[in-house]
Amino acid sequence: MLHVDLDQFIAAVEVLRRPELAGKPVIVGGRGDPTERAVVSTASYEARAFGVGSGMPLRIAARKVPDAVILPVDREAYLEASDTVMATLRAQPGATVQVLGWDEAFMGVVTGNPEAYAREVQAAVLQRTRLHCSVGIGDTLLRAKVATGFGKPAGVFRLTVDNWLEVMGSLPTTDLWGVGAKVSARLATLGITTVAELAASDPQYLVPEFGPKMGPWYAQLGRGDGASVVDATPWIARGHSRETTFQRDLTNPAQVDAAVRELTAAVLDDVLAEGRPVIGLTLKVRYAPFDTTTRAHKIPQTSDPNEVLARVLDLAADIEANRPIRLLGVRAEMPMPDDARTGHTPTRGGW
DNA sequence: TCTGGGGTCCTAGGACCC
DNA sequence: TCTGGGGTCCTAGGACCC
Repeated sequence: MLHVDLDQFIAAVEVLRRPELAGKPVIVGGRGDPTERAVVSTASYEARAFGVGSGMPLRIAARKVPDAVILPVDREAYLEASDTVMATLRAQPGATVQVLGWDEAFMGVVTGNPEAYAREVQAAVLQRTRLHCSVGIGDTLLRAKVATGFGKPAGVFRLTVDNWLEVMGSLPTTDLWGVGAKVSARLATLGITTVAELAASDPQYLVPEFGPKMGPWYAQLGRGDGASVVDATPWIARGHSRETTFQRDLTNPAQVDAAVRELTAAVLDDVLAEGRPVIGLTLKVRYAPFDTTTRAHKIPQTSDPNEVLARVLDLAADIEANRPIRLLGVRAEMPMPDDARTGHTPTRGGW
């Protein structure tokens, strides 16, 4: 299978409609105002050369690159570009397409020459959208996904059981999809720092530290093994949420109440637009500077907005009035059909 | 230096039941 | 007096991804 990933997608879309930005350090994040609380969504390669990356506070990014062009996030524009890209992928001969996000997808395809097929995909996407992408080829979803990173920018790379350890073996475990800083640190306490060491580890050895599912799962990641079926059935959301970081911390209970109502209304819009009821609610509160709590409860299935609001306000009654609040979030859970495909990012369980 | 917003899934522990 | 063993459901919190 193939994994297709657009290069610096958001920045590239911005450059397309503003050609004079080509070759310049472009940073997209928040409302485009580096004095606000916001983070970088995407930086162009020119900006990345200064050490700017996704998730970095916009304020810091602006300091690192004084000449940067900083733009606001324009979701509609990226979604439109994304739709065109995905339609192009689906139009490729014999392709099954599983979308993973705005800018990436798996493609299941039977071909005797995957590199040639990959080049055709790249040409089609470029011709249709003027966007460049990289393509990974693999014998599992994980290997294809990881391979893409070696193809960037605008290249093709193949990773299979035959060259996995040769290519990945000496790299740190964080280079695996699904292993982050926390897990790699815990692996290190077990004497495992490289992909090769993880691949060679006994799955049962990892169980005491990570549990019966995640332990063997990490060992499998190290080997590059896993599912190899691209699933094109439509993804169904398990829930919807809204959260807001306030530019100035809230200290007034009336402000908090208003914000909770607004977030709930927005979440309900998303849920009801799908014609589905609510079965659970979660309220998230981040007290300044960074102390986050969540409160959750199941509720009897309902589609009544007033009922949902009343339940959220129940949860909100626990908010501590004497502490400044930096963030509020509301999440609604929806019932799932038994055969639904979930796992927007299939890093857990699903494959 | 100061940390968005939208998601998914796993685990631990408590409550409750037989 | 001491307190099994299995199961399910729920909440809170954590980790990771784009």
